[in-house]
Amino acid sequence: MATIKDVARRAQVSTATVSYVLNGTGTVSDATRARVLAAVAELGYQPNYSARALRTRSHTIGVVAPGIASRLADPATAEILAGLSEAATAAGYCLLIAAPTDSEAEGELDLRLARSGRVDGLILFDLHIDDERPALLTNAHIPTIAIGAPTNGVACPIVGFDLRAGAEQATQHLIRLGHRRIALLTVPSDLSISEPFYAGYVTALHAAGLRRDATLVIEAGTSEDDGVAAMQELLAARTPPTAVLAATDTLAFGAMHALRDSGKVVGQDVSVMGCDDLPLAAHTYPPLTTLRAPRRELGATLARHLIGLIERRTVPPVTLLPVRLIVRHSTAAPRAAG
Amino acid sequence: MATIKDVARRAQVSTATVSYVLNGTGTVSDATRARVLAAVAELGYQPNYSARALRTRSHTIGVVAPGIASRLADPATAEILAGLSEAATAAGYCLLIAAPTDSEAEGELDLRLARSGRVDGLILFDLHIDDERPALLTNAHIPTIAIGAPTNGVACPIVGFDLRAGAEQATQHLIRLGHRRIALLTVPSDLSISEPFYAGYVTALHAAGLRRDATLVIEAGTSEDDGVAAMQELLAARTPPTAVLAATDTLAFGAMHALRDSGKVVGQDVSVMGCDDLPLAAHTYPPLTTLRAPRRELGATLARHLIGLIERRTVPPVTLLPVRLIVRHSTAAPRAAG
DNA sequence: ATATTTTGCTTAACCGATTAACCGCTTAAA
DNA sequence: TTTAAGCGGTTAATCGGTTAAGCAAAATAT
Repeated sequence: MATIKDVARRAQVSTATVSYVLNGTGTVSDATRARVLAAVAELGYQPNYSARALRTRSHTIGVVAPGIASRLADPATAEILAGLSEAATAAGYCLLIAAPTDSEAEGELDLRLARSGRVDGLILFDLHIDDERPALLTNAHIPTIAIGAPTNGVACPIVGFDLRAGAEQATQHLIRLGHRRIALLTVPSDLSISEPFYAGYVTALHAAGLRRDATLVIEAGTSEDDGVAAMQELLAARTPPTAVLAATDTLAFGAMHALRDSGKVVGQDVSVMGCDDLPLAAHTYPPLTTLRAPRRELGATLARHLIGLIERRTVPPVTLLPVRLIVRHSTAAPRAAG
Repeated sequence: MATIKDVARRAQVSTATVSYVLNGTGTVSDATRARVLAAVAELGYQPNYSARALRTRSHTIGVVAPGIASRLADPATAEILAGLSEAATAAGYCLLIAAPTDSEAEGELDLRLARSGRVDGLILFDLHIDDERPALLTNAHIPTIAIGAPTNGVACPIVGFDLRAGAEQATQHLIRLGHRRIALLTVPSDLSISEPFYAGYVTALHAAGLRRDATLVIEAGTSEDDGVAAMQELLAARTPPTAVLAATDTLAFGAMHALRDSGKVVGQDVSVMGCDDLPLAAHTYPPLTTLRAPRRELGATLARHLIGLIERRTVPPVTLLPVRLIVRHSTAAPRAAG
């Protein structure tokens, strides 16, 4: 493989001049520049990445995600990665994916990748309440952006979806259809996105003069089975809800399953809403009314902000992307409208 | 950030000794080793990645996938990546994701990443018939593994699913249920996986003494809409099929949609099968009978083989992972049996 | 007792780029 | 006319590791 020395020799200049030409720095005459570029083309020269990174930066963005714990295998994550990868590449950065192992937890891996200079900054998925990673990394002066909701005093900038407004809009949609007993299926309360979703739900209820019924709010998990269990719990109550708002599409799929298994018709008997608009949401039976979260755009925004941080520009501490109501056929007026 | 020099100074040895201790090479006394390790711990020393990579290898595996063209956003891809990432990390490698742009096509980007030493080897997705990438990269002595089916004379090792056997098994399943008019929805014929799937279908038909009816074989695209269109075409025929085997779950979803839209009941009126077993396949209505492709395992195998190639071990030219029939409720005996 | 090998470590070259410092020459300013 | 500034390059230090070569002391073989 040709090195910068080979190019310099062929163009009859020093390696410094070659470097200046290739980086557009320094002052080089047109004639010399042409000779250098010709030599580069003739040799098919490609600057060595490691050598360059050793003196400058790695131009790499890190994502640490557990493969097994299904984070990486999640279709929603995939779309975020797609947006991230495109925006990063456009800015001259690449995306590095690493999986934590038994011997090296997520935070440690984050730290190692950054401190070894393998990445210039990190994107944090699955931000928890009291997550130690933002402070850990920010204290070590490692550029970091987290995906999630702004919980009190997170030590790094955050980009996420405006789930509060989204949940409010979704709840309003159900209220306008005539629903009064609207259940909420939330994700575990230690995930940062749990709180704003709940807040939006409550806001919409109050705005419509409805009171929150604690028995209608269920803290489910994140899997479809969790959605099934939560729905079964709701159905077992004396007065089951006429509508269910789930904090994720996956939970909504579970709820739909449970309803179908108990002989109810989703939409006609009980309305179900989700949040995410996964590709499959349009293809369930019936197609799911949900909130569309712009995941590609989230990825692109994450990339822009993180690169901004890396290149020492200021970035907003909190950026919330709007979600949009997508009405399909899993919601309808309650059967015995009353 | 502490460097190897700082560690050497603190442990009162040369940098070479520190390097030997950290890499387990050379001969170092226990006492010295202990001093070095203590210094490493006290300083929180982390070897610089770029410096190490400059002398050795990048220990990085590259994946070039277009974000927009949805490859990266595909849930099936996500699972392959998860397996890839885990196996790579376990072997001390990381995964680098880059997106081609308007100005740099996939093959060029592959080449640049490898020739600049940013990656040690590459995984090729979406292998086409007459794909130029395997030869391009292999001729440049770049370790490369492709995902797909073994087409004649591919220049690099291949790992994929045994779709031929899978399609045969799927077709047999439909035949055993009593179907005689079985349609096939294939992916575009320039994708390497198209041919073996077709071959398996034909083999099963012949083994059962059935003749292939060309009007029942439709070359669809890859999207769900393509599946819808293909199914509509089949339904418009004089004698529509009683069963449809789609080469991917996504096409099968489209077929199910088209059937529902035309008033048919999937399973009872027309059986539908897919291939992939996407997470959502279990959650459609009715749940889809399909072939389970072990995508995580594919990812892990890809990683192992590529790392083998990088570390100059021999790897098998073709590795096909078996797929497994998953019977759910989208297939049943034909209505008017016989 | 001497020769040979092994052990444990150091020295220094090297990987391939970037970049500060410098230098001779030309041109503009004082 | 003298001085300063600008141009177009070169030289060499540097980034932070790895590793071949070498060397003194200790262990083993003859």
